[in-house]
This record gives sequence, structure tokens and C-alpha cells, in this order.
Amino acid sequence: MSKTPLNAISPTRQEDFPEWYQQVVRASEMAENSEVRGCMVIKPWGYGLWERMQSVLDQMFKATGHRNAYFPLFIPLSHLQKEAEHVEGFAKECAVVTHHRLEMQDGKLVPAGELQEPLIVRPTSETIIGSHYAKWVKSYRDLPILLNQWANVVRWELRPRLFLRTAEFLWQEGHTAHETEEQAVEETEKMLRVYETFAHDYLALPVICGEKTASERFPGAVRTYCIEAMVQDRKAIQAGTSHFLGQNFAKASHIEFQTRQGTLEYAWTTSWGVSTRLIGTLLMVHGDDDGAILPPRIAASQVVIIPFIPKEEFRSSILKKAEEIASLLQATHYAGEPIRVEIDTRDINGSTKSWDWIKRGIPLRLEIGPRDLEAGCVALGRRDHPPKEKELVAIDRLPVRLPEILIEIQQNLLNRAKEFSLSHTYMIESKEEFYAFFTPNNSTKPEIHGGFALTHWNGSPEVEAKIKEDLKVTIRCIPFEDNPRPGICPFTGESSPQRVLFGKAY
RNA sequence: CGGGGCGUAGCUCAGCUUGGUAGAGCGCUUGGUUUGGGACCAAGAUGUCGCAGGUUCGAAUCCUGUCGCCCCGACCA
Repeated sequence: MSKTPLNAISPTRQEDFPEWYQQVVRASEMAENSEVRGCMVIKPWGYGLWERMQSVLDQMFKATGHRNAYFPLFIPLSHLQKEAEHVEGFAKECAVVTHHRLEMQDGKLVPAGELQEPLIVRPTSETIIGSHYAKWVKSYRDLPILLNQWANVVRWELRPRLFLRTAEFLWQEGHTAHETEEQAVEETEKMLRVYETFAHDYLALPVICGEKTASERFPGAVRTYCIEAMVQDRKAIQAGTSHFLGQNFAKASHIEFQTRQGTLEYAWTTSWGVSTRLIGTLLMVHGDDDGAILPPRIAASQVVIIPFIPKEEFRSSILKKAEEIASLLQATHYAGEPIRVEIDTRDINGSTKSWDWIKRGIPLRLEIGPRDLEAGCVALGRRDHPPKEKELVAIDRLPVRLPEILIEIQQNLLNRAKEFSLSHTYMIESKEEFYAFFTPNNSTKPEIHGGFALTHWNGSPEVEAKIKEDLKVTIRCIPFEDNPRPGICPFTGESSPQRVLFGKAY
């Protein structure tokens, strides 16, 4: 007992944030590394989270007029070549399929049957979807096309990290084609707002919406919008993107239509996506030194009932009561849905079970033992409070009390994240201040430092590049502002149209 | 692709300098005692010490080669 560490996760966030993150992914049983470098196995608890994200987002996409379709995993090499910037952006990280058959030679399987044209495994699907849109679009009457696909994509990353950057990942990609530029821009903005709402309302994730600078733009896009979040080591993470592609891909794929005036014009297209990176973001924003903390609205299960069975004679009565409580909760609603509940019937020490669920980040634990049975109550532990803090709740009060607490947790996580993000965001006015802000005290093993800097910038790519070279700090976005206030760029002394958001990025 | 490091039980690692037939903790199995905060006792299972070659009576240990992985850099919606 004396060996029990203070926290479930070691090292702590303060001690070594990257290592803490890896331990949380493992301890929360979200995912593990596979034998293929850069690829991951998403375990049921992590995949359940993704299924929730899919389900909520899918409804939001449908509500905004989109439908799902599916396009192939393999893309002819020639397709990628059609859009010059796109090639430059993705060629280096493409997996290439060159053969279609294996033959046994000297007891070993070797690739045979070389393909006439190599296929790439999709790193994103603009080109192959574009080539089909070209067939479907003949007239302005065929527009808009509003499609989404749920898929896996492959980007051969050199330095993978579970959920944040893996060679293969899961995502959704929306692809739309429109008659006018205005409509396409409107779509791009609308879907960014969908992501913002989803992040805020479901993931309890405060995000900053804005536009990427040219250097951070999606290859081939005219404009890239993003939502940026701050995680607990004060770095920025891009949680979602929405691209206005102009007519670039329409030209490359020949998506042409006859206008109302009878002329021929290229369609205006957009694309937008979020990925399993959201899971990593969630862990890094809300997690603590005991593991994951999941917001109730997105958790695969919101409540776990943990039977404590000190003596065999209590087993059947406690398990029976656990079933009753589960049924009671399934008939109770939170956020417009039945509460998602499960019972941990594993035949192990109750407190071990409790710790397992703490590490997984389930919002609520209901512990039931003989004493509770007698008193008609449960011991309730909530994940946003310390592990040992318990509230005794009468079983017949649960249908009232649990929805209240779930609302509180959801709100509490959002508030905490907002406070954290705000307390590490500064208006920085001078170059000296800026450099000091982003320079760690210990250069060999940098401590958690910095944050977001809202600073004026004259719009020069050279200034941006110099800052990146000096500090590894980039412009995360040019925040959307109703009334942008001009000022002076501290790096050049020149005038600046508005403040932009600087930070170190994942 | 450059620089550094590491491959020993399911996991984390010790042993290697000074060669003598394989270890710890955790986990796992079985039995018992426990049980309101990550239990304890006892017994047990698990390794071609990354792979190949060499030196040697004898190699986890020394030498050569090779493969894989990790970290730093470069690169990256």
C-alpha cells in the first residue's frame, strides 16, 4: 500500500509532458502501437470515442445538407500530378503501390506482377473525387454537390505519435462543388463553424477560428481556415480545417459546367476535415496525472457501475442491484439522449476496477457494496474531482442527480480549458518580449513555457520564416475579427492590419 | 538522409567493463486469506539474451556484419 504512487500516471505532466501523453494513451486503453511503424491499433475504448464523434458530426453534416459517399483508397499516380501545389505538398509522404501479386520464390513471398501505372494510397481525396465530380457536373443545375466520406488515409510520417500524427489515420473529408465563389466561401465558413460548435459543445474544447497564412495553407487551396486549440503544455494543435479551393482543383480535374448564361465555367470547390487527432487533442487538453478525462457528451460510456463484493454471499444481491441501477439510468436522459452506462463485472478487487476507470476517464463511477445496498445508495465519484472524493447518493435520486452532475462536469471541463488557454494567451508588443516569451529557461530539456501570443505582423512571409527558424514558433492563424485593429509590427516597425496568433505547434 | 542511443520473460529493465549454461519488479496461472479505496501469503508458467558469422573448451557478455526500434536534427493539413 505504501508503494502506491500519488498519481496513476508517471511521469506527471510537469515532469515530462510528451512521456505523460504516451502513458495516458496506454493507461486509458485508447490505443497502442502496432508492429508497423507509424500505425496504431485503436482499442475499443478509443474507438468508442471515435464512433461518438462520427455519430455527432455525421448528424451535423446531414443537417447542413450533406450526404455520405465513398471513393477508392487507391488513386492513379497521374491524378496527383494534376494540381502542382498539391503534388509538392503530398508527394513526399505518399505510400505507393507498384505490384498486385505475390509469388513464392525460394520459400519467400516476393512481389510480382508490376502495375503499368503505380497507385498511390490516398493521402487525401481531392483529386480522385474531382475526377468524378467532373463527370457528374454538366450544368449549373447539377450544383452544388455536397458530399462527405468517412475514410482512412495514409501519410508516410517520419515521426509518428499516437493519434497526433500517424502514418494511417481515420477522418472524414467533405468535398463540395459550387456554382459561385460566394457559395463556396460560404460553405467553407459554415463547415468551420460546425467544427467550432462541435469542439465547444461536445469536446468542451475552446478553439480559436481563423485563417492560415500562405505558408501554412493546404497545398492547392486558395484559403485555409482552421480551429486551433491550446493543450496543457501550452502548445497549439490544429483540430480541424476547412479549405476554399477556388477553381484550382476544378481546373485540374476539369469540373466544368454551363452557366445560367450559357457560358462554360469551372466549379468552385471546398474540402474540410477532422481526424482521430481530435482524440489526442482531447487527452492533452483535459487529461490529468491520473489519466484521461472525457467530457460526458462525447464519452462512449458516461457512467460505470462498479460492484464491490467483499464476501461471496453478497455477490448475487449486489450484481442484481447493479443491473437495476443500469436499467434505471438507461431510462434517464442527459443532453437529449439516454445515459450510456455499463457495469464492470470483472472478478477483481473493486478498487482496482475503480482506478482502471479513472485512468480511462469515464465521467462518473458508481460504486456499490453491501453497505450501500443496505442504505439504498451508491458512492458516486466524478472524474473532474479528486479520486477519493465521494458523494453518497440515494438510488432513487439518481435519475435527477446524475444529469445535473453530467451537466456540471461538461461545463467544468470547458471552463477549465478556457481559463487555461486564456491565462497563457498574451498581447505581446515588442520583439524582445516576444523572444523572451518563447525561449525556455532550459534549452536542453525545455520546461513547459510560452503559450499563445497575439502580436501584430506586417504580413511578410520572410518575417514569418525568420521567427520559425529562430524560435520554432509559427503563425497558427489570423483570427477572425469583426473589427480588426491595425497596429505596428514589432519585427519590422511597419504597419500591421491586425494581430495574429503565434504559438509552437504540434 | 545526418548525429546519438537501444534490442535479454507479456511489460519496464538489471547482468556485459573483468566470458563459466538466465535475473528482478510488475503482470499472468493456481490455491488460500482478504476486500469502501490501486491487497497479502504460498506455489507455478513464460526466454534459441534481435539475427548471422567469427574468436574460445565455453559467448547475453569479446569481434565483424546485418536487421529493427527509439531520441535529436531535417521534413510535416
